Amino acid sequence: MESWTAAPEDADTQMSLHETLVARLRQLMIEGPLASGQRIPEAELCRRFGVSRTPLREALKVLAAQGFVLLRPNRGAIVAPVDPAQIGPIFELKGALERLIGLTAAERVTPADLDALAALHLDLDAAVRRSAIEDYTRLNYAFHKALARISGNALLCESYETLQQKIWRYRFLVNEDFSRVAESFAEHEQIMIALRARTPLDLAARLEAHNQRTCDAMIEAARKTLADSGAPER
Amino acid sequence: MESWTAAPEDADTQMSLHETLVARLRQLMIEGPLASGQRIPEAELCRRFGVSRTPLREALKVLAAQGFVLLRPNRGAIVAPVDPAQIGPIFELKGALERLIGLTAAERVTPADLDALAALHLDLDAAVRRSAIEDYTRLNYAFHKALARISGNALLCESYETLQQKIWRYRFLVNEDFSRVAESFAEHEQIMIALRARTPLDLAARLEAHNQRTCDAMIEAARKTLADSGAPER
DNA sequence: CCAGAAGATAATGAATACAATCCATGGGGA
DNA sequence: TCCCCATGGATTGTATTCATTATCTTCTGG
Repeated sequence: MESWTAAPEDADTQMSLHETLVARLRQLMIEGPLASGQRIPEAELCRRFGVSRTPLREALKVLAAQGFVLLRPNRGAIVAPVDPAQIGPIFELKGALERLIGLTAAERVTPADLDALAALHLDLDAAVRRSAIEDYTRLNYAFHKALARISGNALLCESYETLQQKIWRYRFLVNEDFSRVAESFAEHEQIMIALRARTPLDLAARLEAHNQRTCDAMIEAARKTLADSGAPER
Repeated sequence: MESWTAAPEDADTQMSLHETLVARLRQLMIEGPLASGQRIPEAELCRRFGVSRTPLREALKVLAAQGFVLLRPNRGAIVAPVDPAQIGPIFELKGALERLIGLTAAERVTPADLDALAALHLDLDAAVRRSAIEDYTRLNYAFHKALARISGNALLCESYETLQQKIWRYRFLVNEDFSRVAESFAEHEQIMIALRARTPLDLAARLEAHNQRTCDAMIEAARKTLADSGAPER
């Protein structure tokens, strides 16, 4: 709970105040403490972070531009509601990016990249064997982020990361889905093979399929979750 | 003309000051008055727009998040420099989106959509016959934007529009390229055919090819322009 | 004459103050 | 009793003020 006031890891670089606020607020929304649809009173956040309203509002504007908060004129900001109906469109777009990542990464990957990814892949394997879902999710995120980097397209990386962060907010819906983890790792094996073989079309297809299956699993999990609790959070 | 900056249907609604500033500043940077790399002194913009620094700074933060301006801590903001080396990556990403737009639009297009696009297509034809490059460019923008809408994926539309705006800042490099306009329109003919036929793969391929050719033309034009003027603007 | 440093000046970063808007509560009238 | 409207509190939007940083000028020493 005190993680509110503690900055994660930006001690060294001189970030302007509003920038750190952007990071911390986004973290709170992604990690959960700021629930979907919840109102965000400026005054309270100012007290929490010990800053004035000016940098806080600047941070909120940035987060609104990134789609994490909703600014309603004269009516304050709310955490952008997570709408299960948006899972499909988000993954649809991500699929297009995954394909491009596959096409380009297969051609531009270096041995060093392969080593780094292989290390992550091993960590993923260990997480699967330990049934450490939380670790797996985190490592999976890092794996795909690293893969995006290999594409060599900074803009693509940035867009991809933004999408991943959007999706991350829905992950609580599939937290308990153990079976998907094993399946997911099996797909990762194939992805690594395609990457080592440097076969663009194959890698792209596998990434797209991986994305599609993850999407299906998440939609199914959302359906179940929402079916259980008649009325979700308000 | 004003269809760029804001959704068409919220023209009258009360926009907060910072929101209008975002739109107007982006307009200035896209249209040209604010040149690439140029410093943006807050004071001057405040005088220009007749507002105080607070909403102006909020607008700059948003534009920085969108990649239109570069905020250097304690050193002011500059218009994000247009780097010819970025043309490739931008179009590469746009190609992925074009493909997705093609795949989905072909399946989800309605007769009404077709009528609206056909009207734009006719306008494009007229612009070609009049050799009205400026009109063609603008209509072309509207055409692809409308096509993106047909995909039914709001997130895709948004990402696509942001990319288009980034690219728009490079258009001065190809303003004088008449031949490409005729070629471009011919490609649009094929795009309309594929859309009417509702053939996803064909439409996607044609949109990707269209995108690739536009990219090549722009890179070539940039090469020429930069070769002519030894040292670009600073 | 040039290089480096110290101070002046102007710009940005942040905080506070003021104005406008919204929401809730309560009173008056039908 | 119920509905409408007015008024008060609270919250957001904007302007102004203070603090900090960078840049430019100028002066001094080599």
